[in-house]
Amino acid sequence: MTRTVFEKADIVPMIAEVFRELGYEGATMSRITSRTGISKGSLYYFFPGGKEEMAAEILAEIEEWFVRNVFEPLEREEPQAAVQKMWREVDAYFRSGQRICLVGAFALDETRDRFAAKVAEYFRSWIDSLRAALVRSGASAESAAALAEETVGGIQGALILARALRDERVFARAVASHAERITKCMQPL
Amino acid sequence: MTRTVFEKADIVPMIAEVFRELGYEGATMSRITSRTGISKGSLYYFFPGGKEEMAAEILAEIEEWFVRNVFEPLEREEPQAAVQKMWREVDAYFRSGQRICLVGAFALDETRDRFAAKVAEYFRSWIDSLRAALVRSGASAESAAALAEETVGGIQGALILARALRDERVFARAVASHAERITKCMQPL
DNA sequence: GTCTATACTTTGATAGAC
DNA sequence: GTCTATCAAAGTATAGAC
Repeated sequence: MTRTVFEKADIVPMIAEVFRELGYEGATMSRITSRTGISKGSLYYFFPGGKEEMAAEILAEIEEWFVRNVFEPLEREEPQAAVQKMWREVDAYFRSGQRICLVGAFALDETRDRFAAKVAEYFRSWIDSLRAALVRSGASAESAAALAEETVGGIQGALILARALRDERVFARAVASHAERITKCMQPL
Repeated sequence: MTRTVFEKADIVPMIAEVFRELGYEGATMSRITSRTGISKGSLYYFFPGGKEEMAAEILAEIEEWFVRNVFEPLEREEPQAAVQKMWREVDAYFRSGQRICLVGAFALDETRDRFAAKVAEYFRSWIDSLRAALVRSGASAESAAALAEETVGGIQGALILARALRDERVFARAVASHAERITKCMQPL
């Protein structure tokens, strides 16, 4: 008989994927168990606080990932290169539109209220780091703020559309369009 | 003792609001009862099929509302006026960003699969009727298709951002920005 | 048509064997 | 650390009084 030993670093992403597929309320312990192969006993061993603790840790890990791979590069590295990196990372992270943004999904219903600070922080950080990169590249404060907000919102909307229409090309087109607008903004006449 | 008598035409919007607030999985019969004041007995009297039947009727009513107030005007009326009407109706419908789009929320998790046809139809109709209006106003087929898709996606993304940041001005800015881009597209040089 | 009471299922959470 | 067994609470759905 084989016996799988899990490590928390491995199971957080597995559970995160179930939350993405089913949402916070739809992700019951039974469904998490059946989709990950991790028994209820093990789940409560790692997360004594149950679903709420799981979701909190998932949100923390998502935030960390974006800080390291997107937000900090936008704030510290050369703007053009950092924006290019953002698009690469975003396309990979959201599987070219086949994977949703859990933070955005949480924002839509009252799940938001459970994790209000984390949800707001994620989007605030993304918009602000992108805005800062645009400003450093020479964009005006106003156009940078507007474009950053529209870009982050546009990504979220494209994820909804791509899933609703079952057509990931919608996501690709949105990324291409927003990338072009950013490029133009960074290369003023 | 007062006894409230409900009509289906009245209760569908009430239940729809609970689904918007809590999502499909989060909207349990008990919570629907407590938030609407309609007992479980009455709910099952009107919807023998339970939650699934409720959601199906809600989606049908949403679709009807958008067809009548947004999609058909875009297809039949003078393009500029119809687009202006669309922005008025959208702002009112989504309460200036304080109310989410239930169809978009359903699209994000596996609730989509229960109502796949309705979810896809809603966004396909919106994008296509807006695209048609842009074409009739003189826009090129390519730019009309791209702008229509970006506009509908942008609205969805703005609803997520506005809720996440608890700032409805995000929605107002997105509407203003997309409205301006459409106006420019409809008045080619 | 409304409601309460009830049956049955699923969920969240715990205890204890291994 | 894993798992199964178990329980109280909450879920869906039904029946029947009014």
